[in-house]
Amino acid sequence: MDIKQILAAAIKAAAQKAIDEGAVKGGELPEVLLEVPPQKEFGDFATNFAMQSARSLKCNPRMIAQAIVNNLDCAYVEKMEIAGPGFINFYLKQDWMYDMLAGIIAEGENYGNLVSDCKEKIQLEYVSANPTGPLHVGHGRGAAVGSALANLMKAAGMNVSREYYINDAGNQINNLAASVNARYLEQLGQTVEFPENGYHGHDIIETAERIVRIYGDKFLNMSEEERLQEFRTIALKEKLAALKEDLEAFNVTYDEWFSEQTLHDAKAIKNACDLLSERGYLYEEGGALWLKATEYGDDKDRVVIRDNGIPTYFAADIAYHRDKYARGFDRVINLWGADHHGYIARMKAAVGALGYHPDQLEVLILQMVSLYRNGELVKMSKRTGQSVTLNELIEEVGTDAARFFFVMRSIDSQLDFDLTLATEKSNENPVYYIQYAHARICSIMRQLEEAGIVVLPAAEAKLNTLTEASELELIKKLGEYPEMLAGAAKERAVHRVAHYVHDLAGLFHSFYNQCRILGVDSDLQQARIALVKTVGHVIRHALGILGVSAPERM
RNA sequence: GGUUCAGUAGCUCAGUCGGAUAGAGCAACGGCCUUCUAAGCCGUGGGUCGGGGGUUCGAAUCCCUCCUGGAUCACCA
Repeated sequence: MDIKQILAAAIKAAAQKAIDEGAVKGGELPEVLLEVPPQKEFGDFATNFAMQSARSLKCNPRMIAQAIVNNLDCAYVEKMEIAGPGFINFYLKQDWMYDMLAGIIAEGENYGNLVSDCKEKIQLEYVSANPTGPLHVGHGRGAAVGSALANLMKAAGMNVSREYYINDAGNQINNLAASVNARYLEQLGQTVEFPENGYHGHDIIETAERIVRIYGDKFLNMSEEERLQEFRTIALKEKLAALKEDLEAFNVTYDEWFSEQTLHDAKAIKNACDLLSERGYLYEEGGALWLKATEYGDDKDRVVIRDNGIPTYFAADIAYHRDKYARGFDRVINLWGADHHGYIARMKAAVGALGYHPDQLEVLILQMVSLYRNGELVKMSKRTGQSVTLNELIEEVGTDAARFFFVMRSIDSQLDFDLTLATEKSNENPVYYIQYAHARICSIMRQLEEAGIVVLPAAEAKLNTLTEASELELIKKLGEYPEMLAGAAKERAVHRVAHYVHDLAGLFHSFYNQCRILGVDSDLQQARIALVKTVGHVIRHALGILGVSAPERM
């Protein structure tokens, strides 16, 4: 029972009636779009339907608008006006807001959990950082956005599974083992040359220290090959555990941790290549096997098996994506950093060559994060180990603030994260503004209880006692929540949730300063309690999607 | 050079399907605590929507072109 649907149906019926009665010529009718006008003098809702249908009806927009106004029948409409080139402005009886709020209250804690007509089984993959070192700030943005997007799409009623792809095979793991090996030998007093592509991070030294502490010089007498194999296993296990721990501390969880190594073990890469070959998308040149990626619009063809017989990372990724679809996902969404954007075309080509539709792969590109400290750019580099880790960020600004900052902007925008500002001025952080609104609501509820005021069931509240402008604004904003969620989920735009809940908190603070709850007439008091409890629920729900806590006191 | 993201108030950014007078936070300035948390509220100022063309009843939004900044163009992962 959505007011926009009711109005839209009435408009369409009025237009049809006008056509049937010959007031305007017939033709295809466009979809009715209703919006909240920029100014309240233009009514509660407005539509450009008359302008949109002018072409197909071959008629002056204002004439169509007039015909609709003449024929429209809707109990909520108090009056209508035709404005400008053909807008129809609707002024509604105030009842519509009370009915809407009553509907929201009736949904209770379920408000904001939508039913979607999207039946797709969707997989969302995010972060998937190499298990070779700690997560840094850039991963943090991916983690916050990815997990929030999964929450958002679930709230919108979509079937989403969250996945982390563990790159536990390939050169970078050899480098990890070699790096640990070098640090291990250093610990035991040997002078060694650090591997060229090794990881210089302090975490590698710590890993080596732990190995010495637990195993002593046990690995010293082995062949280098054996020792590297041992360190490979130990380091991988440790790095993976650390990754999971860091992500959990950041409110990021997964349904599936998928190991690349299992693809190698199961010969999945060879099988995928065989399939591509059967389908005629592979050819040999210069001793290597190439995928005809250009047939699906990529700039050039891509190597899948090197001339030395070792598959490329891309080959493993092809097998991985084949596995995703084999597991029954209709749509696969990958959240990648901007540095991977050049990889999209070849991955889509691979999906096509495997026999799926390239559109079944949706790649979201997340722009880079630049970190500033004391006004200076902090360079992030795994090689030198100078990066600021996600853990350090959480320690400095907290999970709530960090997540909110990451999520409040469009993924298309680069993010300048000023650590100094975030720590020094954390009180001015927008996340506190929202959390404060929630804490205030909880505080009111506590004081009502202390004062011995019985809170009646919200369904019994006389909502039409809510007549202050700030109350009506709040009700309208609450009503927009489901539509906002559905739109944000469809567009994969988590930042809209952040903006919405910030706006809602602002309207609440304004209300709070204008309207009291303690010490007012009982009917009004109960109605305001019902309103405020609903606001609290929506703030909690929206912050939950963003992975930000909603404290009961601050 | 190709691909791609961005360019909107002093700063950081929203702006949904092309709609009416362009939005918020921060910063600046002026008010509001004896009443539910002042981490708050109310008010004021601030704009060549990067430039130029085009499409149309109407463009920050769509098309073309140019300028500026970031990312990326491997038999690395």
